[in-house]
Amino acid sequence: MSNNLHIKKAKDFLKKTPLKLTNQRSKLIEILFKNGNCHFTAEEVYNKVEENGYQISLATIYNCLNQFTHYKLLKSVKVSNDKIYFDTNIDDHHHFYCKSSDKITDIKAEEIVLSKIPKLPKGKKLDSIDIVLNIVK
Amino acid sequence: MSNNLHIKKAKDFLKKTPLKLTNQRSKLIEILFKNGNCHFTAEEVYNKVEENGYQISLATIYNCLNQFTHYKLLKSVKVSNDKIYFDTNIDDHHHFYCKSSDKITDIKAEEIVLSKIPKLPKGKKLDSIDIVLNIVK
DNA sequence: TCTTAAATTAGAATTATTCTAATTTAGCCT
DNA sequence: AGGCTAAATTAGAATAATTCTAATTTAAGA
Repeated sequence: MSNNLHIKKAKDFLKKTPLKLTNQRSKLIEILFKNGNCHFTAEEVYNKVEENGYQISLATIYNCLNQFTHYKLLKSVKVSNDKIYFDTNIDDHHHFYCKSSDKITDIKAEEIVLSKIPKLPKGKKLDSIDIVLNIVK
Repeated sequence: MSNNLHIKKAKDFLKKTPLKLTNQRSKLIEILFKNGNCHFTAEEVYNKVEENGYQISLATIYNCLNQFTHYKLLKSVKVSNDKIYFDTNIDDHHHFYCKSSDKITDIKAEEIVLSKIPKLPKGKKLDSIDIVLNIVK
């Protein structure tokens, strides 16, 4: 599996952060980046871990997903009320969210053009812009 | 308090839904709409309820906020933290979210112009667009 | 006024996530 | 290569936000 380019890239990325490349993190990266861009909840990652016969505790999964997000190997996406999704696509992009199916899909950055944005409150700077197009059947 | 126009409007709005205008809902509307547009978590509403010497259970507050949202008397706002905010401004608009202070502020609809959006997945229709400008100190 | 479906409630349950404190390990330093 | 140490992992408890349950109360239409 680790001949997969996304996985290789993610592991190389991790080596440039202060995080140690532990066995668990290595396995998590393989699961997360196996199929290109994807959106996962912590629980879904945990299930995949079990499916693969690995043993990684849920606490570690949360820790790692949060650290990966902090070091920008993942993005976190909030669309529905209850859970956080982690997104393996870290390019600037946006999302469709279909409430009917509870599914997220990527929208490439260039497919949305913001031709006007408001001036920011004084003393604040822009960190990022999240755009969600809520769709229904 | 119920001479306040926002409150009056909200109560009239509620009367057009199948929801009964109970004492608790009436008090909640007074609290929510007293100061014009505002963003509340359920817990914050609960605190205001207590401050005012009313007795409304947290379960009722959650029920009502969710029903109000369902009937579009409120909007729910998702930003990248763990709670749900309820927004008394139901006009089309967007939000600043400041992670440093965990505060939400409104952006009027006309202050953001989307000059291009992607074509929707087939069979789906657009429900709404959420835009959050994440700002930091 | 009576009736009844809807609303309210306290408290338990659930869900998502984080914390704690004991154990293990990656990877730098000889 | 082997030892050292801070970082990582873990099970399980704790927390936080929210929903559920089932008994009681109430709004408002007939």
